[in-house]
Amino acid sequence: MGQSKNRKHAVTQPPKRPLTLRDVSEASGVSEMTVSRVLRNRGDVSQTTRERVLRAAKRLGYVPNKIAGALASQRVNLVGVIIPSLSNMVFPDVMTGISQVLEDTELQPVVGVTDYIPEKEEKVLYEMLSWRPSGVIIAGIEHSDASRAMLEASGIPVVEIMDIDGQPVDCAVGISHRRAGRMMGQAIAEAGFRRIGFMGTKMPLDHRARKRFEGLTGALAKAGIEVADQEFYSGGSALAKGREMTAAMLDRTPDLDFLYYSNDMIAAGGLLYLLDKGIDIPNQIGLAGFNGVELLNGLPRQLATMDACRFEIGRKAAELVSQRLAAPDASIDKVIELFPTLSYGETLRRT
Amino acid sequence: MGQSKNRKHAVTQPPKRPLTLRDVSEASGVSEMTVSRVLRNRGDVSQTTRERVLRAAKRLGYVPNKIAGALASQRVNLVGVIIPSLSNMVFPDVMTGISQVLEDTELQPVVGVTDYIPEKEEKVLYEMLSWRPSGVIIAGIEHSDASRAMLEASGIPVVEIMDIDGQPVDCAVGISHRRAGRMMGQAIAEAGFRRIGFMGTKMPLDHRARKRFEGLTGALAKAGIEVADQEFYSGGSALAKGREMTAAMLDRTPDLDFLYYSNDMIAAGGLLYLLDKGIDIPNQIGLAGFNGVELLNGLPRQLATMDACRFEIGRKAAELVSQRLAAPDASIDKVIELFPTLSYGETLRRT
DNA sequence: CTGAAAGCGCTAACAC
DNA sequence: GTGTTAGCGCTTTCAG
Repeated sequence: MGQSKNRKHAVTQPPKRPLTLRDVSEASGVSEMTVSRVLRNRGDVSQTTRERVLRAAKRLGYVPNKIAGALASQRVNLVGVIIPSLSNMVFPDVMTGISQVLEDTELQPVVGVTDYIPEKEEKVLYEMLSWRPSGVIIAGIEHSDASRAMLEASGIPVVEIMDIDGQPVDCAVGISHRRAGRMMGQAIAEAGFRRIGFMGTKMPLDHRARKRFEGLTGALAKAGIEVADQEFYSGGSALAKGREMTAAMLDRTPDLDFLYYSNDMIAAGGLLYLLDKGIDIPNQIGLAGFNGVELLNGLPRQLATMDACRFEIGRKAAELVSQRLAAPDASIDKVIELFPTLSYGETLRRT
Repeated sequence: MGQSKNRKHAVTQPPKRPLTLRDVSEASGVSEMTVSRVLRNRGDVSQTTRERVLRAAKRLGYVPNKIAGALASQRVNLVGVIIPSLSNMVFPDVMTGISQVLEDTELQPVVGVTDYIPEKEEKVLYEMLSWRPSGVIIAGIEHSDASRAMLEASGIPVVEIMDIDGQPVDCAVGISHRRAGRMMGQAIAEAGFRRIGFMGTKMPLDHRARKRFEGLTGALAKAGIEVADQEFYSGGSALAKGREMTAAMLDRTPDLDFLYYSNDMIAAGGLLYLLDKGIDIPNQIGLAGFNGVELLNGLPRQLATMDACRFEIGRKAAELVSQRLAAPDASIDKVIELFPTLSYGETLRRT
């Protein structure tokens, strides 16, 4: 950690009053109302006055006050986006999808982060709603009663994203994580693996990882296979955790022939570890992760994974909000299920 | 990409009018003003009425309207945070630092993303300032004239972060990327490397990477060394890019004995590539990256890197904003320089 | 095409 | 302790 070296200087703020419409009005000799019209490109204003106003506004450096505007117009062009984490590799993609769509509209995303903590979700949601956004996009389909109540009472479009295994407050876009787990389980069984180990995040925090695990065990059970060993982690560098957990698990249960990880990052750690050990992948041990993160493209072996449609989920969610705002009474799809694709890569099919 | 299966349902919104203070006032039989006081924990209110109000508010599900509150009180407890990217591995850390500090205050961070595009920075800044935030934290120390003008005119605390090689609008917290590059150059020269290759992002977009490069070449020049080859990329999976660029560069300039990468992710790609090729690291080729990302802990070799003090920068920036808000006239440090530490890892010192 | 009046929902400042 | 009055800076609405 760096220490700090300081250069002392007195810094005093010029006690400037922020400019108002009135200032522009006076500077341009045009009524406030007309100035407002020019600045919003609304109604008909003669070319002459328009230019006069624009020039005055620019010269003064006027920046409109959205607080006042929003209060007067009863419209706030913000969409609250509530997600568990930013350092996740998955939500930046969702955000990109959302931003891309909203860029063509008046709407702007504002993000809140919950760290997977329900209490924090409640708080963030409350703060968000108190700004009276036009819509909310929120990750996950399980929320506290209080959160659901707030969302319902808000009277604005609410899109729950990522997961569709449950009952949405309003509407939902995502994949079925249960189904995703099942697909992976089937693929593993079909490939002939029999001794499966599972590694993932501590479940209570992450409903989607839990559902994938449930889907996996269900599908394996049908093939007469039980998960032979499992381990959960929280916090820390995922890549390093993947290594550690893999080492520990193989130490404990040496006869495993397949390892399923709840995310690609720990899977990558596991892969690197096994490669170091000189293990033959996938003939000796097969591997799979989840998410389809771009990172994987640079790994020594193409890792089996499943794309979570993150980007598409972001786009669709933003489209939904924007559509519902444009046509509040239109009939829409309450639940939009996206279907992830399974990439076998080089670690799931024996050669 | 998943296609979508849809369940049609008519979803109509109950045409609810959002609740106001007046509703709570009527429901509790207490004046609006007193309700307001209770909800903000301000002034003296008797225990009896306080409870009555709270009960009514909770029963109705009242969520205060911050738009109106902000307009009336002329205070907006938001701090605008403007950064180039979220998918970067570096800014989430900065955000964490900021959030941690702001959590103990009334202030809340609101982020805007510029994608390293000056025009977008201007737009984001304009939008941000139109909400009249209490302060701004903005990445980088180079901004367009228009952006600087807006920041100066805003009359609020502005903290420029990450980089201190330049003249801040108001104050700055960061490291000297020039110095960081220089340190790395010295270390490389001292370790006895002589044929240096550089790989990084396209410079015009990333001032900090450019400054590190300048520092590097300067230090190497003093040791009589020139950068023997260099290559720049933009976009794509950084890990894969690191592989590709490394392959291409060694193909072109096979006698390189050291590779310096402008970020850890491409460095990691290069490392994996070289290891695949069976190259002896660091005796045949040495390596270094930049950032000190956690990811590195799981790599097969501990990569040489330099910590950019991201977390600490976030903390300090938030503290600065919060302090200046508390004591606007206090004399403060205009520039706070943090000092990155160089980790030699296992790729920079020959054995 | 332009302007005047009336609030949006809340809080500061002052009475009681 | 509690209530009253007047705005915050803008937009809506309606008149010219």
